Amino acid sequence: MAQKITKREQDYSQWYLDVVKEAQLAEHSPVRGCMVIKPTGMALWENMQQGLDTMFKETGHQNAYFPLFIPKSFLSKEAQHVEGFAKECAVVTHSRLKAVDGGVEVDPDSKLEEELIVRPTSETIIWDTYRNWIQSYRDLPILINQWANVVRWEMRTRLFLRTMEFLWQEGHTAHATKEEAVAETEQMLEVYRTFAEEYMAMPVITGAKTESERFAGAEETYCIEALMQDGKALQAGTSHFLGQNFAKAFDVKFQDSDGEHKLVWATSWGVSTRLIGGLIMTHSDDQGLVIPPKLAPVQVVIVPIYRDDEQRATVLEYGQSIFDELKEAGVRVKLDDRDNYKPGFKFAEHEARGIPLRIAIGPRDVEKGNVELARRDTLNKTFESRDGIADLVQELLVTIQNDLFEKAKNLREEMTSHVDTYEDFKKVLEEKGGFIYAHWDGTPETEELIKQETKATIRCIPFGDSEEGKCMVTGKPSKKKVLFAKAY
RNA sequence: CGGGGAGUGGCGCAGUCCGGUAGCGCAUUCGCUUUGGGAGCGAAGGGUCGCAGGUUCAAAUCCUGUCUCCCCGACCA
Repeated sequence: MAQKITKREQDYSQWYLDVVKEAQLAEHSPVRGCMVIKPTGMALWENMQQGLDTMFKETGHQNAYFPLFIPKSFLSKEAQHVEGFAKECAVVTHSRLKAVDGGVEVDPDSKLEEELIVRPTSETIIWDTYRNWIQSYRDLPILINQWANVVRWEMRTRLFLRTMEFLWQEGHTAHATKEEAVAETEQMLEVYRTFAEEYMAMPVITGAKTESERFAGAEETYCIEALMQDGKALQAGTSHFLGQNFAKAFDVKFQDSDGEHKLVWATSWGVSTRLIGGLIMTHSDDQGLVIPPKLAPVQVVIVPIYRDDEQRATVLEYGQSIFDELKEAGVRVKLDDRDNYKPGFKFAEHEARGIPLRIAIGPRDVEKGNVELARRDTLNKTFESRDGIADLVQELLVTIQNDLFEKAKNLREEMTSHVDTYEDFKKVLEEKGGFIYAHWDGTPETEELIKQETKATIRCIPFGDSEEGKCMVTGKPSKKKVLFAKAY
């Protein structure tokens, strides 16, 4: 069998690129660092959007849309924010081209009075807008989400994991009190955790970022961190408590019920198409993509097998009846009746594309009233009765969803270590990788030192249990272990 | 920005050292045979060799310049 996908142990990066390609999720575009998301990849993203959007709405948020362009001056209003994003902004300086012997060039006469920045994130334009929307405590809270594209001029890119333009959602909320804003930040992190675990079947650790890893302009950044199969961590989503920084920068105040004028409290939170990269690296194998049923654009594919036109007609009729029954049951099902590919080719193709369940039917099955059922996650094949197939499929889809989560969780546990000394830390990092819990003295200096020497970063200060100890590097007191890993 | 690699039919590549009719595999189209794990045979279509100059009777090939992409590092969701 021709193997089109590089084995993971041979070259993990190449494996990742091969999976993306063979699953037909995306491809490189003519534009450096930008990708073309193909229909299959977009369908996957749309399912993710739908899941998240529903959860946003259930927690009281509404969608809105703000401009792609941000006046340059807006970026200068929040000092830390500028510092964080200034080095990676696309800038629009002119408004037109002119034809010059066969080609075009930028028309120097069209230079803009004020340059426009292509949004790297929308806090500035949104807070500039909120100033006009907020006068009274009765105008609060504002709970808005935006689905958009943003641009960050990255040095190096990888499909889905880091592209110059990417799709995401960004929530931007405004609150009257600090407590309410903090609660919102926590709530949205929990939404992300739930989505990652229940939809993507991707277990995550929740926690707070250290000061140096914090979002530019945030008082506190919470995150979900996932562990990929190669032992590297992926920051999968962030929720920021922005304090009153943006309210100050954009002069957003409200008159409270006590008559006082006060600054508004803010949060922002986002996840991006990077989640697709995380999904791929959490579940997929050497045969290609594996997608959890809840997010799979196609959950079941029916592959008919036949020798001649007569058999084809019989088998297709049988397949169509199964298709109808599954569709009726609400399963996303596809009947692959293409006549120009052999079954073996189709099997391999559907596996590469990660379709959770495959039903193969041939003349023998029609005769016996059977189907051959193959699970993508385990690659196990069984023969089942055609009767009651819809119930069985629905049960199996749930089972697969759960099994994928358990499998990913077990792998993460295996790849998670606790160390007490810096020597052990380096050793584990070298030999095993993965998540490493260790004590840290809480200083940026020590964090930086560890990063320089080992390339591992503090992924987060996990929520939950605390266990006092001593910093593995300096021996100074530490309140709890923090989570280290090499990251994407 | 440092290091490495590559630009030749839609995709993957050979040809370049040593200049002489642009080739192979996959894909595509048509026909026949096939179809329970990536089918076989036959035929056909498709390329100003990244771009711009130069050398030459003759350039994918030699020279000069230039652009782009990919991979590895520093930076980042």
